[in-house]
Amino acid sequence: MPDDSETPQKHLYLVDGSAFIFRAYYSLPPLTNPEGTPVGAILGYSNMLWKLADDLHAADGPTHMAVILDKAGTSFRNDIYDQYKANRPEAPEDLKPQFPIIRDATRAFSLPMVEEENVEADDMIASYTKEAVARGWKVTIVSSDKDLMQLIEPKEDSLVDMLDTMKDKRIGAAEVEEKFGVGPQLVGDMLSLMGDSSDNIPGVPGIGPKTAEKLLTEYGSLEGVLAAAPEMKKSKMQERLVEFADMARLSRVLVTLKDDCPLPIALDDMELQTIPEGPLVPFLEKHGFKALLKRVGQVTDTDAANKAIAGQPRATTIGNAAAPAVTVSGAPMAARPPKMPPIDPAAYECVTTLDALGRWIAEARAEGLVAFDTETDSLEAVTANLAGFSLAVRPGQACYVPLSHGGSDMFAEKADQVPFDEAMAMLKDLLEDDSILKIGQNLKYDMSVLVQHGITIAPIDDTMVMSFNLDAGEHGHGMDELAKLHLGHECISYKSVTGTGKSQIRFAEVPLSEATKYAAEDADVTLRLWHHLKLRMAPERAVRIYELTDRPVIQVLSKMECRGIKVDRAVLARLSGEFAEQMQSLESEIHQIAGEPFTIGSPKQLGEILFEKMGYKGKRKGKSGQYSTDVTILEDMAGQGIEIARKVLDWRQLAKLKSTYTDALQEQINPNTGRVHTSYGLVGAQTGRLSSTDPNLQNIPIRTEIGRQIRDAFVAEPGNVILAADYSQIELRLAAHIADVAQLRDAFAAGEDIHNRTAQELFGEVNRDTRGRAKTINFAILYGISRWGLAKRLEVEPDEAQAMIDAYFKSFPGISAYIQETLASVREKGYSETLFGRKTWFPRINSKNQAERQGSERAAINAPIQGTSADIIKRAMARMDDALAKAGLAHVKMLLQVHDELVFELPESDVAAASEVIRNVMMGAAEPAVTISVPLGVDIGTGKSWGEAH
DNA sequence: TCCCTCACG
DNA sequence: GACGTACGTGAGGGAA
Repeated sequence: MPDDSETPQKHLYLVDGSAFIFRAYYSLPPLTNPEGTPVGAILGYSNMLWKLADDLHAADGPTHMAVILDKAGTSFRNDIYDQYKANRPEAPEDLKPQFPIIRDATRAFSLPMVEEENVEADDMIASYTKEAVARGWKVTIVSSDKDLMQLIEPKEDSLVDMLDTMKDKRIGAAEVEEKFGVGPQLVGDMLSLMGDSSDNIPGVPGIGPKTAEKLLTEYGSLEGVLAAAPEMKKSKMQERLVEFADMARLSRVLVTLKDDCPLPIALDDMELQTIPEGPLVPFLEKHGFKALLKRVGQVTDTDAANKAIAGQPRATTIGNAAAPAVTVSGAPMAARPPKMPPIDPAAYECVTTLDALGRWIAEARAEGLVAFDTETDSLEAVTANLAGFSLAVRPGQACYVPLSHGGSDMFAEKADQVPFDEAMAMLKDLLEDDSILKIGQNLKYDMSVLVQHGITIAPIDDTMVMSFNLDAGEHGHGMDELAKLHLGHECISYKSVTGTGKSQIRFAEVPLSEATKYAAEDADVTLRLWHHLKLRMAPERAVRIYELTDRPVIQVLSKMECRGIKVDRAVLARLSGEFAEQMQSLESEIHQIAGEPFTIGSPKQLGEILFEKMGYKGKRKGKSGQYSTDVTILEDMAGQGIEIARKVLDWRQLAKLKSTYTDALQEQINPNTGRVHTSYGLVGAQTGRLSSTDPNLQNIPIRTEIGRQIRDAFVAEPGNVILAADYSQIELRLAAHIADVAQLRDAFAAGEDIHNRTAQELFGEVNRDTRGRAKTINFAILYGISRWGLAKRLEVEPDEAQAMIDAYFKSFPGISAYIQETLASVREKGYSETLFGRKTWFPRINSKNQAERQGSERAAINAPIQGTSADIIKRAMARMDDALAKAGLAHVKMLLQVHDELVFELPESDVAAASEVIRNVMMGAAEPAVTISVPLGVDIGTGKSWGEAH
């Protein structure tokens, strides 16, 4: 054991976080944050952490501190005694949502957090206490739990004491003696005799504190008491001691703290530093803790002054310089990021020689990692021109390497740049070195830019995707937002260096000094964010979804974007012409019926024409007070034979198709490739789905015949075909599996039509009408049902809709149970999970605003199903290229993903072989992580165009 | 920039 | 007692 006795006395504070929250909840008034989530107990907790940490410089104050939390679920004690803590009442409804916020609060205070499976917080406290005492440290346990009193040494100068912050009372051996009448070393024996109702420790019936005290004083220990029991004077108590001796021994085992747990964070890594404002301020702001916010400014100012005098590091630094603590035998850990100097853009280097670039690359090799970012003149990776790139090797140490800077009046600067080709060759060596981790924010973009220069990037970590895997639903994942949130830093904005609007300049025209500040800061911030986020991945169980699903898909998506899909401009142009003609004639007809010309595309003007001038009955809606003129209203009118309504609908359809598709898509054809290159968003959809932008290729028409023609413009190169493979009913299949609905599972297994089966179960007969209703209800279930919503869709009374919902739940009780369990879990934990462990957070699930709350509830019901489906197709995509290559089909190219569909381009002769590989990969995508109890179905079609392939 | 509308799964 | 009602997206056009 290291001996620290020579150094100043170290003092470890161990905060029993979970226990504190309970007490704070009951002793503080209810309070909600601006989102409507109750946070009274969290405020109490935050105040306590502040107060404790503020004692850093006080005599005998903490030098080291950590928060110990109870992990949800059972502990090893339940294996010994299944009734352990069985009588605990459930936490109050407005306390549950506060549990997950404890972690946010602890992180906001930059305190290390320990939270272990299968043991309780008390055991971790005991283990850390033992280790610290062995080193001669003092330990203060911030708790008032009587179980923990065992840890106080039974002597006057005990190294261990307890602190009850709510009563502001120190508890030492004397206080324990006062409370129990015995010393701390006998507290365990005491509890074993008298039992403990709060933990459901049985003890010996009829023996309370007074009797236990008397017995222990007389016989010295529990074993002494039990050994002497048979010989004691006959009495009710004596009989019970004999009869329940085993119970007492079992109790003794239960109350004994396990003090040899592996320590996931080293004691030295718990060193307490001044609390950095960075992560703290956004947390306090989010929850509206104004009083604390005020104090933050004051205290850190004074502290900074004190430290400056002492010549110490600035107050904004935290943690210790050592690399983050490592995990012990797979145990979860949560430590703090390494010490980081303040962000200072003036300190960044502008690299203008190959020698200097070589030094930076050598630094990266020495670290084994580098944060990397490219600067270009466009958000569209495929057409973007490279202006330069930046590297960061350690927090605060970053550079910018301009490659093609220089505008009309800046020729002088061109001489100050590294030669392009040599620099790119050096960069290629670095980025393709598989012993160096490349860290980036949205690396898919950089990959797509650099692939034009023959560079691939691997291996990688992407801070944007890591943030998404940790915090989907909580906030956005853009770098500026993350920097503000985690680092408390306001990034230099792109606009401030390039300007906006007419006066905007290309990045390559930005003067080097400004460009360096902006670009190197991006790399520096990315590296700092990575340190924050990486630490959270394992303890927050984000590793599986990140490593096995989302990260592998980054590279795949980059390839798909670069490939693009061929679009036949002639087809689109022809359609545009046809649509324009039809719109023209509809427009004059509409104007004639209306009796005056007006802008049909203006909902405001259309509403006035229909519902004021022409006198049809309409509904005003919303705060804008406008008449609603959407499809449902117009369809309704058309059904009543109102001619103008039908014509407006037809006009609208054409206008939509023309402007959004046939016109806009032509503009998106890349002149060099003749193809359209969409951009996929990995963090756009909260559920884990991808999104597609510029252009969106996930909403190309298919539902109407007229719109469908647009798909004929998406074609294969000569000699090739388009192959479309889609999962059949994947969300319903997943619902059947997740909610464990036997009838639906059987129906899928037997290849039955699922809506027919539902109709049979619900209505007792299958016909067009009942099948249609069943289909609507099936989807309603996936989306979180409400009687009102269903009533509207089915055009029945809410009562009738409710009857159908009741019938559905009665037929498929698993569904109802799934909904209840999912909601209970989300309300308590704050997030939902897919089968693969992808989390989606719902910060408004406990909102006081009913509409907001119910909206969150519906989304929460849907997220595990939609999200699991997204996970499965992503896993298929991650494996697809390898599987095809193994089958000698490397020239089969995956082009598009549309949620449950993958689109490929391949030589006609390979269709049969490729179909088999694609089907196998897609059907087996959940394995081996998860086995779905329903077979997944994949339908495949091929043709010269996407339209034909369906 | 917001709102409305509508294309997709 | 009123609210506003199916989940997840992105894009274009009009109005302010």
